[in-house]
Amino acid sequence: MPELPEVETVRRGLAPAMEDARFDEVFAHRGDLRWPLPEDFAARLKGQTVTGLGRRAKYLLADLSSGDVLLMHLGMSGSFRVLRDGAAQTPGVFHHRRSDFGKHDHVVFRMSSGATIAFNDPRRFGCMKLFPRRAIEDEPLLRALGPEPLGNEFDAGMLAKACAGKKTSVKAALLDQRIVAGLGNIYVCEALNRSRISPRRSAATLATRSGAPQERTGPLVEAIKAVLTDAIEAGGSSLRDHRQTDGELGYFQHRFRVYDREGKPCPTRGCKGTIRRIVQGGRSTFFCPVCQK
DNA sequence: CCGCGGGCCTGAGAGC
DNA sequence: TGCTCTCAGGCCCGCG
Repeated sequence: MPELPEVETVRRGLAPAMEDARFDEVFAHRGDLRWPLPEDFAARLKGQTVTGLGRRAKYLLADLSSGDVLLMHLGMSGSFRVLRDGAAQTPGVFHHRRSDFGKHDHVVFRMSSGATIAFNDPRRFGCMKLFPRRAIEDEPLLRALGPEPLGNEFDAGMLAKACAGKKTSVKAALLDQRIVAGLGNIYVCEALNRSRISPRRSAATLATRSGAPQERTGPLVEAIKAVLTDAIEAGGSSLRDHRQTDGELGYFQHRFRVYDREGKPCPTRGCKGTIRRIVQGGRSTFFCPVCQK
């Protein structure tokens, strides 16, 4: 499910419930996520205060008073729900009953802020991990990530350099988290349509300049930043699983130009093309063969 | 080193 | 009220 805008939406929803709050109770109903939760997962969290909740690419990172970092990833189908006091149980003393939660609520935090936070993930491609803050540079899940697409480091020159000599398609290059970290299938398709670049073009041809330097990576970078910013503002895209932490749907799916719109007209001004679906690297790509070159 | 396909899981929806 | 097949927002790993 979640690409950068959805994860950022989740972060913003979790922050008021988690930041400066303590883990009073931690329930690991199922530990067999993408990687098994450590045996001492609950013990290492309990009593710790969250000093900050950040995001790196599609990872949520909670800094703890113990010096540990709690890393959380939503995989394809993960979501977090924040329940305020009394929403799921008798007000006052908290009695944790498994029946208060759904089948796929694998991890539940009871915070000193009065919030109960449930991590739900039907497919269990998500994960949680604890490691010491001082070892963050060595964390294998984070080590190879490219720049944040909304950061200053991600610009036309940087992208051109990263694409130079790449034999793969632009589509695959943008999905490669080592080149830029946070895009997924939806927003790559959307950004390519916005910048009128064909997903089938080889990445190397983006770097090759026929005129001004970064003639193509410039508009592409701008399109990526714009679509991510717009999607965050809309609370992300709700297709199947994504919800904001209060249960509300995101609504960026209503503004898709190409994603899951095969056969519909291309929205590019003056373009009479029809959106096509092709498969690249085993995944659907939606684009307009008329205006995307 | 690089690029590709398989695999990890469950559930929704289409088609029969 | 079924059953079977395809597909899904991610990403690690092993292969050639």
